[in-house]
Amino acid sequence: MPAMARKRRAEAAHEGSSSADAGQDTKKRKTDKTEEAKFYAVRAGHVPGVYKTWAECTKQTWGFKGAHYKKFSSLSDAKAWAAGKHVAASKDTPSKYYAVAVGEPTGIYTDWAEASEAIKGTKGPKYKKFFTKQEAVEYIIAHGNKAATDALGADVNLALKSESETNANTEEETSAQAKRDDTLTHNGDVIPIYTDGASSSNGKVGARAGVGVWFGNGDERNLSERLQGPLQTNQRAELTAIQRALELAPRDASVQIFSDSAYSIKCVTEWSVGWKARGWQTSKGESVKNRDLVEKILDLMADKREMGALVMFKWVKGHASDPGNIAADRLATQGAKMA
Amino acid sequence: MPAMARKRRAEAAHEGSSSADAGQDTKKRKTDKTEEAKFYAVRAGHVPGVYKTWAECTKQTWGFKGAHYKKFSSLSDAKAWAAGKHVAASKDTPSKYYAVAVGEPTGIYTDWAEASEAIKGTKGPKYKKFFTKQEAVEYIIAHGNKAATDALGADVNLALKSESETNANTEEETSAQAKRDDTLTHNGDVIPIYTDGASSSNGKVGARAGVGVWFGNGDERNLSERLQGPLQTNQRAELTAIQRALELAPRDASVQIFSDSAYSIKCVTEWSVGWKARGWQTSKGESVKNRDLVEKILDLMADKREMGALVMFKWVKGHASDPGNIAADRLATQGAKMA
RNA sequence: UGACACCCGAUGCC
DNA sequence: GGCATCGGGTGTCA
Repeated sequence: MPAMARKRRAEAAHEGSSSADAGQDTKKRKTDKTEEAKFYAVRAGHVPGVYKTWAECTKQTWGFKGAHYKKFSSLSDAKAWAAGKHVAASKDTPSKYYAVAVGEPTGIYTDWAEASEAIKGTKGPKYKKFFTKQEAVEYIIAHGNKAATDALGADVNLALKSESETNANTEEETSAQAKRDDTLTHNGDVIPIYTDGASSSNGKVGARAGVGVWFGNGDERNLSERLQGPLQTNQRAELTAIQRALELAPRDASVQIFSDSAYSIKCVTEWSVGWKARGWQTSKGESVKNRDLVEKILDLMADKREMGALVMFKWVKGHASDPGNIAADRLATQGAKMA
Repeated sequence: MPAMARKRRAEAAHEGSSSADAGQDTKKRKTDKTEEAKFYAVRAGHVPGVYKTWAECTKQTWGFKGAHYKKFSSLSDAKAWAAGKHVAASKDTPSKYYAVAVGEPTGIYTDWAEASEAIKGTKGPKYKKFFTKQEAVEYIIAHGNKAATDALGADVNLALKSESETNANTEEETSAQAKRDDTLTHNGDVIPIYTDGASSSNGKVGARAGVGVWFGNGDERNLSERLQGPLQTNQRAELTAIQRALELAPRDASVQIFSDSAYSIKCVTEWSVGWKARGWQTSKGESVKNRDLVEKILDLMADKREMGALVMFKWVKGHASDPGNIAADRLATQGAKMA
């Protein structure tokens, strides 16, 4: 998740500056080893607590909406932070949210001291206090740039989720909704579907891939599932998402599938013709990967064609501020953490 | 990891010699994903456990005094062994060795099914069963041609050793021997050297080629240089790397050169005999390219032979998880960037 | 026809 | 930095 990574980096930079010197000094004095001690305090995650490795911390925070964690060089500090915030975060909802849409770093703060730190030195900062996190998120989406939106990570969920149940009467909300509708509006009866795949630790041993299909807000066909099978790769996840999209839509309905995977789209729209001609050999003579999924999709496309329905693909840039892509991404990410 | 190396060599020989089979093999691997599973159990190392790649295994055992590790094709076996249990080593420590000195491909097999496959269709095959690998090696050296001996790769070391240290049949010793064979912690007789060539924009106008030679970590003879001359091609870079390796090693030392360039190895081990006979004409009557480099290498090899030293070549798959190949690759890439 | 390299490019997933 | 994947291409030989 680039967005998460960005946010993580921002937090680390932000919080790391305050007490780094003192901590290092202390540690250097008492320890002979040169390596810096690390403690990852997870205050909001699957299992809040203190972890010693980044891997464990990641496991506790990956895909967790609103995950909150921080690195310390002192165990006691980490414990205190995790414990202290834990109480506040888990039961008491903060009463104030400071949205910093333009600043360094952008994000949502619950403490004015931190928020003011983030806008200090920024020319033309944009920030505002809200009483709900959702409003703060929406403010950042409306007034911040793409990076600021991306930095929200899973929090964008709040804005998407509430779309249907919110009376969008402010200017910002209205225009945002209009933009979304514009993106999704299509000539007549073509169903727009967003697909995405995710694969944590892609290419490594414990990779877990997830599939996301998004038809629209609150649509019952929206899908979030774990990729089946032993090959947990990003490509298989992306292809499978497209497969599911075709399966979920009515057989006789034309669809337009939005995917950020150029690989997947080209597999089923251009490359497959050459592959068939060469007996599923790649241009370099190697056997085509993920042939099973490609063939399934081709079958589904042929079926639709017979029904008189069209299947269109549109590539969308990943991690742009495309709401549909973000929604599908979120579904895929959540699917990856399923059993 | 003796089994791994042996297996890889067998596959390489297989693919290199019989094109039809090689293609099928590839296809099969691709389709039903029956590729041999590998698990590296580390019983004594920095972090004991089971690892999936040789690179990870190396990381856990490198520099660890008394490191103890072993390769398995079954995860459960690997886990059991890592946990200290004695695993019935059926396929990991073979009790029989089938030497195929004349066949297609030649080599040492531990399974009669494979061995019989290698001699099927070959007129006048030469093969024999042994109870030690060393005997099998000696048989091939005695009854096979040069190519067959070369195909033995590092296993020729077994024959170079004195008869006294035979029967290295326990798991521990097999492991240790594997390390000697494959990670080139040589037994003093043969210096293992990795070579590689790089050529950015190969075949285009502004191509820049580099040469890499790797003797070992921190070895002062490691070389990274820009390819000299106006012809900046990958092939010249690969050949030059071999040339440099021979120049850098002591004149009277036997060496084993690991290269991923089948072209280079065949140039100096098989094709050159025909070229000499035809007056350096290719089989199609064209003049042989890179003759200057090939002749230089042949001269260096002849010189070593006169000194009583052996020069052996072993092909290694490029971009695989071979640490030596990766190291040489980096040196070559670096060299290509030089002035 | 085959084989092994050496690249150039593209999009994701980390 | 790496993997997942594909498309173009040259360097060279049998």
